[in-house]
Amino acid sequence: MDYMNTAPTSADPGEPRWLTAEEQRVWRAYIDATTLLEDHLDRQLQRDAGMPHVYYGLLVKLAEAPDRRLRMTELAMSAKITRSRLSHAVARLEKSGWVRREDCPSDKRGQFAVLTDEGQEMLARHAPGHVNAVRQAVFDRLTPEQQKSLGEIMRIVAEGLQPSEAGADLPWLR
Amino acid sequence: MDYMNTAPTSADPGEPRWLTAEEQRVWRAYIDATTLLEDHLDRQLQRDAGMPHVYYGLLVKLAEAPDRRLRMTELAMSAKITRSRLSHAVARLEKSGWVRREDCPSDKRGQFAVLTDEGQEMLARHAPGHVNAVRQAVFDRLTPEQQKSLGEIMRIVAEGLQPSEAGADLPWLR
DNA sequence: CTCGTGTACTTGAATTCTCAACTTCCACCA
DNA sequence: TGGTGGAAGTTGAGAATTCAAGTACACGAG
Repeated sequence: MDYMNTAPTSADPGEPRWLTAEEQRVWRAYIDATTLLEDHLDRQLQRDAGMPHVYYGLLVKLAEAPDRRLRMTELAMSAKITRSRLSHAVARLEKSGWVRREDCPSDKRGQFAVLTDEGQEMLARHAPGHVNAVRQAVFDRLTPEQQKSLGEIMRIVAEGLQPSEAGADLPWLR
Repeated sequence: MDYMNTAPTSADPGEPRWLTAEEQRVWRAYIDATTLLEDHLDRQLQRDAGMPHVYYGLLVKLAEAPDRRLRMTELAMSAKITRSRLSHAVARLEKSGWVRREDCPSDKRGQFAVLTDEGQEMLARHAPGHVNAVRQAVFDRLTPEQQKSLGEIMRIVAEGLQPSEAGADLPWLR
């Protein structure tokens, strides 16, 4: 009655196309795996590095950016989170000393988030543990073909939900 | 410096096995897709049904359970969340009228979460929109082979993170 | 120059989630 | 029969997230 329907497929546009039994199985596996994995990584990083997985991801993005800095909006887009969420997150990371804010000289509204040396060091310290967790949970369990397939599938899904990644620098429309 | 290393593979157990460039691409696609999808579904359900995706999932599990009821711990395990989180969630769903609690006659510590008629109706009302969102974001974009592959991969990952799903009714060890 | 529209980012309040107790009860053993 | 250890569930405080609104600045049209 919820995901599945006993009735045969219908061409009626008002009648929703329910998930088949097999599609349901796939979808539930997806929900289970993503829930468990997110939880697992959050726990690992909270315990070892004292921050949730998302925050760690922000530091990684900064570490890879030229000059270890990114405009707030760029960082938000890159991490696929809202600017509001990022503002709160950076405030917290700033308090912990991993990130510092800097004014943008060319646009007085703008702010850079900059990875501090302490942030850099802490990444270096905890990256091995994190990579290990990811490997254990995902890559060590999948064949090379499955890894490739996972990449393709996830790219398709992400692309479908991105407003216009291909188009241009178009905004964060919500 | 974070996920990848320029150095060749090492047999040193103290040296972490970094992700290759290709593995990184897969991992980032995974993070992007799951973040965007979770956000998308949360928004859709919050707008239409007034609750986050996890809460909706709880109602679905109850709807499928015999007698539309489940013990708290069973529901928590089934949804892959902690009992604490579930307690808060059910308290909220109870306030909204979709769920009601009932004492377990055979175990005075136990509680059933029961889907109310209002909860049932609201599921029926919003299931089409939700299925549609899932379809649009995932199934309509993937070939049958990709769907099958996704299911297998996600089952493997979930299985790896489950303490002992195969073993028995063993507990929720954290 | 200034008005209006839009961009960049922040803020506060309400909601949700985590973590560590805590309460109550069951089951078993001596 | 009375402990005792564990299981079921809740609670409260703090952290994170969402949503709607707010401030400050940019930029083009007139």
